[in-house]
Amino acid sequence: MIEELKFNYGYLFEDELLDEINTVGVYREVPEGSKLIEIGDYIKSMPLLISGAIKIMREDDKGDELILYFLERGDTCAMTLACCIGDAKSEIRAVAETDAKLVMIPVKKMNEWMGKYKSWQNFILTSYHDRMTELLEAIDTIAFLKMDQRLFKYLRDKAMVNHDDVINVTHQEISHDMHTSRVVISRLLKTLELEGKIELHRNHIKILQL
Amino acid sequence: MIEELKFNYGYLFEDELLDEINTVGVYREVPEGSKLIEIGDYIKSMPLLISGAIKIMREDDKGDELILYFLERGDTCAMTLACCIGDAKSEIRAVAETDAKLVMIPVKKMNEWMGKYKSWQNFILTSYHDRMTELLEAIDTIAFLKMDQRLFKYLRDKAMVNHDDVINVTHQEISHDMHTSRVVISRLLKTLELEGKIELHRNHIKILQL
DNA sequence: TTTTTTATGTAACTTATGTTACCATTATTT
DNA sequence: AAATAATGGTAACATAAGTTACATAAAAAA
Repeated sequence: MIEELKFNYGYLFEDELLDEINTVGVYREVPEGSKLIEIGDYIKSMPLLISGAIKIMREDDKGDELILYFLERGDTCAMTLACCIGDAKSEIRAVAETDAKLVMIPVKKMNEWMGKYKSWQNFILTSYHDRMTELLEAIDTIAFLKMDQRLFKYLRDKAMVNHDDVINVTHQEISHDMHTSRVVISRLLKTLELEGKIELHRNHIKILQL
Repeated sequence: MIEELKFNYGYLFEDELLDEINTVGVYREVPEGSKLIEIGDYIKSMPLLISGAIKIMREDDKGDELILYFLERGDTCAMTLACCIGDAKSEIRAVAETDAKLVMIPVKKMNEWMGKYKSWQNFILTSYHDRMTELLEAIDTIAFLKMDQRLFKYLRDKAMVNHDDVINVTHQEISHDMHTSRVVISRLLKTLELEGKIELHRNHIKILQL
């Protein structure tokens, strides 16, 4: 594990901290689609993402869902941090967007390192900042963009984290992520296709303008 | 200042830290409506709210605005934290919702205390968590609620932070905060009045169901 | 192969929200 | 007092998005 850790976090953490992570961290590989965190879960460890991407979703009491953002290599889940510290329940759901590798850090160590390693403290605070920025971007998207623009942004973001201009997804799945209906998505996708921005196929979409 | 500090933060911080805050913090009183932080500002100090309320707004490149949440006594602005640490520009605007008293902490001390006082470290992390939760609530509001429900929530929240069931605001101001048009707000307000939830008057609205 | 399920396309309609226009009332300025 | 600006009410219409219904095609299952 130490090699992959160094590759992804070496520029952030000193060797001593990397060693500690290597010792206490639990390495995990998860397949695409697996649920990492569910709303209401108590979080006992914090994930560091080594490879792959994670989709972060919000859900209200009525079961309405909405994608917030994607996490990528080198990211961590700030909500998890918050939950660890506050001993609170998760407010979000985390699903593996692709096959992913991660290292789970126990809460206990997380707190210990806050005092011990300046670089860790910095990492945690920076993570908070990054996730906060992403939440604000999510707000911009739903508050200021029309559905067709949101849709195109969704497709591009998805292509980005998958490192592929062809995304494997059905209209139904998109509508679920974007909290709207399948018919609306089909309609808008068709318009985007006519505008020459995408190519529609069964079960996959090719993004032409990245 | 030390008395007000103790009253609001005494349960959080040890005496030694309170003394430090009292020494290096700059006490400020700001009138209702004054702008504390503008989008794009570099932040050099962090505000601790002693009394009053602060309205946090988001704005996109086209000048579209949207209220995110209110801060109250005992709160601090997590975006500020993030900006201080990352040396980044503010992503939000902060406007005094009421007359307010605050203590400004220089960035330098903020960082120093992170290592020195466990209670401060905890406060910062908890603040992040709280603000994150509020951002998520803001997302729920705009993503999952219809305009009439959003409006009523806005009115109630506003009544809450002002500690008054009569709020002094014009339809135009509401539409601005909620990123919609005045006509839409007038229409929905009239409906809420017919439903017996509010009472409309020129320049103020009385909330009947708090 | 035949049947069933899943994915997509599209029309027709409803509803929520946004826009324009105009009027009446109240407050402010001249 | 007269003129002007700010505020709020409301009609009429435009548009975006949500809903229902149904058809077709591809994939999966029987």
